[in-house]
Amino acid sequence: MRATIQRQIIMDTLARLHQHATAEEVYQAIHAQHPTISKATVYRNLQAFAQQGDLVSLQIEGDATRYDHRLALHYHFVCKQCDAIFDVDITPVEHINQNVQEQYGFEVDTHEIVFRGICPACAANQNKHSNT
Amino acid sequence: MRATIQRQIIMDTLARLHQHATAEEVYQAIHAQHPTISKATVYRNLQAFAQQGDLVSLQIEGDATRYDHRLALHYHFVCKQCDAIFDVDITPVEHINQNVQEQYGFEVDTHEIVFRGICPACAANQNKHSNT
DNA sequence: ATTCATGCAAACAATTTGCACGATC
DNA sequence: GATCGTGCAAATTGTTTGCATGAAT
Repeated sequence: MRATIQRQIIMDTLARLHQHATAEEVYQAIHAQHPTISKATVYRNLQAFAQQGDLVSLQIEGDATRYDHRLALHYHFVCKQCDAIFDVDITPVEHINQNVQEQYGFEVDTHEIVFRGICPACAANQNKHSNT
Repeated sequence: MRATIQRQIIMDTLARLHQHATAEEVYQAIHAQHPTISKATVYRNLQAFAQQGDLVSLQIEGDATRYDHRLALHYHFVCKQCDAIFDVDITPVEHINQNVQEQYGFEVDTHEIVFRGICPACAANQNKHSNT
């Protein structure tokens, strides 16, 4: 993999952007500063980085693929109301990889966990509206 | 929600089909028997069912949304090689919902876990090919 | 010099939507 | 009979691809 300016910029931008950005968001942010960098390059490279493990791709919402530059094992929480995605840093339950491996014979490399529910902000809003 | 023949057929078909079918697959299966049922109806209703909790939607692979009619809490394993999706029935780790709730203040309803690795069939293949 | 990456625009795939008509309550 | 659901085709959205040119090794 060659070291191109584009790749550098893409990585920098994702890190600078709020986490869990979509390819489109990364492209827009880049485009503002570097109008010549194409969308195809952004898509291609985010994907390539993810494949190499330099980035993690997430398909948690219904919409677009999101990219996360935090490589350390962590989980995610998605608010059913506002669709916001939050990082969840609880103690990893790595032992379950082992469980699955033993029970099914799969070679388990990784696991991802997505929690769903209501975030504090939305919970507060609901209460406010239901007060009569 | 009204009881239409289409909805009945969609539910029946998903149950009959191998699990984790895409909307397109459900549509194709239905179309063979009932050519007048439209793709839009299949998409609309799978989505509606998922929203009501009569079905679970999965965004695990890069491609299309998949639907699962098994409502009991279970997890999934995706083979990195062949992209097949397997059900994983290990003891649910429900207590982690509690952990996240306490640590972050989220109201946690559910969690999903996706394991990734190599399935036995693909593992066997790799060994075969690397034997020299 | 060779090989790989980029930019552009066109192609694709999955999904959604507007609207007139038909079915369910 | 009023309302909600369906079918159709067209519109969107997210993403990928072919190809000629430019950049990195």
